Amino acid sequence: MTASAVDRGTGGRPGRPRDERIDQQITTAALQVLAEVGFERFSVEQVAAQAGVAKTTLYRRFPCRDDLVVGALMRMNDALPEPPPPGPVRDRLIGLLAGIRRRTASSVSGRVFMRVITEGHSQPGLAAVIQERVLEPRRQVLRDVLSDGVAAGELRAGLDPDTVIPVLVGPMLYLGIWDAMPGQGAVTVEAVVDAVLAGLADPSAG
Amino acid sequence: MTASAVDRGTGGRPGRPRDERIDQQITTAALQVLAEVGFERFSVEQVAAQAGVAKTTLYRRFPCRDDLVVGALMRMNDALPEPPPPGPVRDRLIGLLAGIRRRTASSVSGRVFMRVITEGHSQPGLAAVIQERVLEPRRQVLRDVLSDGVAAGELRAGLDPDTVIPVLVGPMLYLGIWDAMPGQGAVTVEAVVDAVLAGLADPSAG
DNA sequence: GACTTACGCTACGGTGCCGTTTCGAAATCC
DNA sequence: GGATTTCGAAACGGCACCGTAGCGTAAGTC
Repeated sequence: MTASAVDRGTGGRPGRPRDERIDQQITTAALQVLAEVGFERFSVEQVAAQAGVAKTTLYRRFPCRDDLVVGALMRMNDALPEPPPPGPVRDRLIGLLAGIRRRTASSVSGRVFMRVITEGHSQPGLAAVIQERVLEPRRQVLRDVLSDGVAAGELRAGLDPDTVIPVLVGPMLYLGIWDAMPGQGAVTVEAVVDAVLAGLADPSAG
Repeated sequence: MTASAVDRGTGGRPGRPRDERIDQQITTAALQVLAEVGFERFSVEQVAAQAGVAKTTLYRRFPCRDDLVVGALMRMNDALPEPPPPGPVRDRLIGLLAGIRRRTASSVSGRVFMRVITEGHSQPGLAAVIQERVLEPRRQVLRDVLSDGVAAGELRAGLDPDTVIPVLVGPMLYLGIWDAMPGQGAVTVEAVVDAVLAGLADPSAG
């Protein structure tokens, strides 16, 4: 684990100490820029301008552009997943997926995530950071809801979470994509959850 | 509908006629570059180099960078969806979705599509082109398979295609995302289709 | 106070790209 | 053959960006 930012501790060093608020201004601005313009057009100068900070100050913490990107992603912990309150599995799933759907399109971390999906192939390390710090916590919450549902007898006993998670989260991504595009009448999260719960097969058939 | 390329017909004009093979070389190279580096880093010079064409020749057909992008997308019709052969709905869905899953990751148009999703928000017109020329034909094939399944009594009578399509295609996008990222054991298309057909709810529950 | 470091400002060399221009050679119609 | 257009090659001005350096000032430690 290489530290992205240049650590300088606070161990009684001589000289003027670094302003910690500036650290936060930089990473916050970097995430905003990342969400706005994406990886490729991400520029150090734009981050510095948006943070109201001189480029020199920025380069003292992050030696190069990529380190700034990684450092910003490492601090992307603002949107922690909220566990849904107890209740019927249907309600819990709708609440959880609606949150995912909403955040994917509107929140900074959601848009950054979408950027990483398609633009982050060149540097796989960034995708790994996103996966660890953003995706895995949410997957765990969903897994808990599913196992609770199985324990309550509301869901099939043999459910495989690794299969169910794509079935539930995938449609949210799909719908999120069309939000930004014209046309395509809105499909509600409720309709998706009900369709997945009930299944497509005709129950009266073989 | 404004023509992206500068039309110049073939109506007995004086002078040397344009080489039509060069038109194709340019658009092919443009799509490759689009798939490789994405929208933002898409550069006219790289397209010219990859096509083996002088920049002058390129600018004679497409007056500016954006026109070149649109013109390339307009000619993106190489990967037409193949309708699955008759058979059980399960097999037809698996064949269709497996094709989507494979092409999304490997084909040029699939990767271009993923680029448009996240980077194309700035120019909504590009997303519209993709939607019309790539997505809608595939949606129609899927709709046909679903209605055939309903007619054959294999699927529920009241299925709403607008709800079912996200439920089926969404997981393919989700799985395609993780292909490019490390870890995450493979989930098969068959498992997803079976899960969606059967539904998550415990059939013995109220 | 002496020293060290942080910060803002400005400027620089280098690079890559856009869109244009110029030049010479080739292809086609009259 | 003459006019016209196309193509390749090369170069240009302009712009945005990267990463670095110099300078003056602020904020700490000894």
